[in-house]
Amino acid sequence: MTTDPHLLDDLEWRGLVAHATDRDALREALTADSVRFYVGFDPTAPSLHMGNLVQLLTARRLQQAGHTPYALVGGATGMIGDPRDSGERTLNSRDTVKEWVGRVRSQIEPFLEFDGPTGATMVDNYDWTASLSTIDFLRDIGKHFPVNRMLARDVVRSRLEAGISYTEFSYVLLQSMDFLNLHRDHGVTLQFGGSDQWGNLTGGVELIRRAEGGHAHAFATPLVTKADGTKYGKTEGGALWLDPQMLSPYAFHQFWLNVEDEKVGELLRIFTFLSREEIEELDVATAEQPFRRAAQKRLADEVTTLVHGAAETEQAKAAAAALFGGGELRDLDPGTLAAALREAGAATATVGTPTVDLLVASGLVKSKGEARRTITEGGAYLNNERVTDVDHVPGLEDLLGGSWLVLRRGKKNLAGVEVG
RNA sequence: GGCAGGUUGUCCGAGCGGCCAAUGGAAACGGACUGUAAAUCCGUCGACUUAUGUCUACGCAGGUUCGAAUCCUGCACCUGCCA
Repeated sequence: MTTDPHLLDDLEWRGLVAHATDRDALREALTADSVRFYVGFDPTAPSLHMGNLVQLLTARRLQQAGHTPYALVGGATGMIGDPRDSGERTLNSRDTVKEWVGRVRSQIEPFLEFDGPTGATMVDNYDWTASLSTIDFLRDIGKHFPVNRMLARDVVRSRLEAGISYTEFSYVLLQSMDFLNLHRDHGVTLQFGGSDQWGNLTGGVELIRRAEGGHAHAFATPLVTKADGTKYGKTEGGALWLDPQMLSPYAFHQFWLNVEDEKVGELLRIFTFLSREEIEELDVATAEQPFRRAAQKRLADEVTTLVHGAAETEQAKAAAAALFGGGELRDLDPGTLAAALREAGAATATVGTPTVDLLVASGLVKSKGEARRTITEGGAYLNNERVTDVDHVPGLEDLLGGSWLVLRRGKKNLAGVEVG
């Protein structure tokens, strides 16, 4: 088996290595032989999101470089939940976790190759924790974890004032045990994860050393943030989900298209498989002709294709071109328009419904009051024309292609309404 | 276990019997300017209605009062000090 000797250099160039255990040892391990590595995904939601995508793509990079992936879904850890600064989590029911495990699993699969000499293996930590007795757990695992060290961890320390349950406090033991088990049973010697997982990653490395004198590696990918340091997805209506039911490919594509100039280079490195040369050319393009947004366009196309496929990407682009194209909406082919609006999100209504209610029905605003306010502020558009009258009611002559209305709030929020 | 303080809108944080849907900041949203960017400036920012109206909200449940986020009682949770 040949492994790519430049893997770590490439990962570092892409900014994917925020922390790592002994880099020289890691480099040596990755060049010497095909390494079995693992990355875990906890089912804390019905879909994976942008943060998980970093891990999925990183796993793919490693596999392409000749290493063997173990993708872990946290059927057990998902029942517990890792501690976070915002406070104690609400436990999800067994059934919920079970369902989410299935969803997460099928979202992971397309990103890895399951056949061949470095074929991936899917594992679920519920398999080795479900039957574990408390006494065994405390003797075999717990004994290796000094509480004073656990208390020193940032997440734990930040929670000491507000309170943290024993359950969440113990999370690190479970994840560390996963690494130990995969190390013992499958010869896995590397784990990576998001930088918020750093404590859990090193916990596993240390457990392997303490429990059996083994040597393992770990590295953490950076937390992807906006230019101002805040989290992505935290804003407009939720996370950047990978599930097309939860976030349309159109909206997904739009997200990447709207990325700030400052960030686009960084995101191209993390989220695409473009070569160093291609990315550096795009960096130059952004610096010299920012208004063309060549980098953003390429980023949106690449990432949407990775997640949703080429066909969906084309549809998203066609929809955006139709709606943002600047051309007359009336000149559009009705079929194209209808497809674009369905892609952007469409509601149905009956003839004679006031614009205010249409805005609410389309989901562009949350209440009638807000709809009126938006109109008063000059932020509401019907078929690309500003609506100024709060009592406006669209007539038959406003229908495009016989049954469609294009509503817009502000510059970028579009929705279609099919009138019937 | 005892004593003291706290719990306000998405978040932080004022208010301490009527003038409070509740000061201020942040976030968010809209407009101007742009490149479907950032920054900046202006505006909006509980719901229903569009009237000088109604309802819901200041930890939870009661009470005092013409009237309470503001006072009283009980409960829950949090913080600090003492055991």
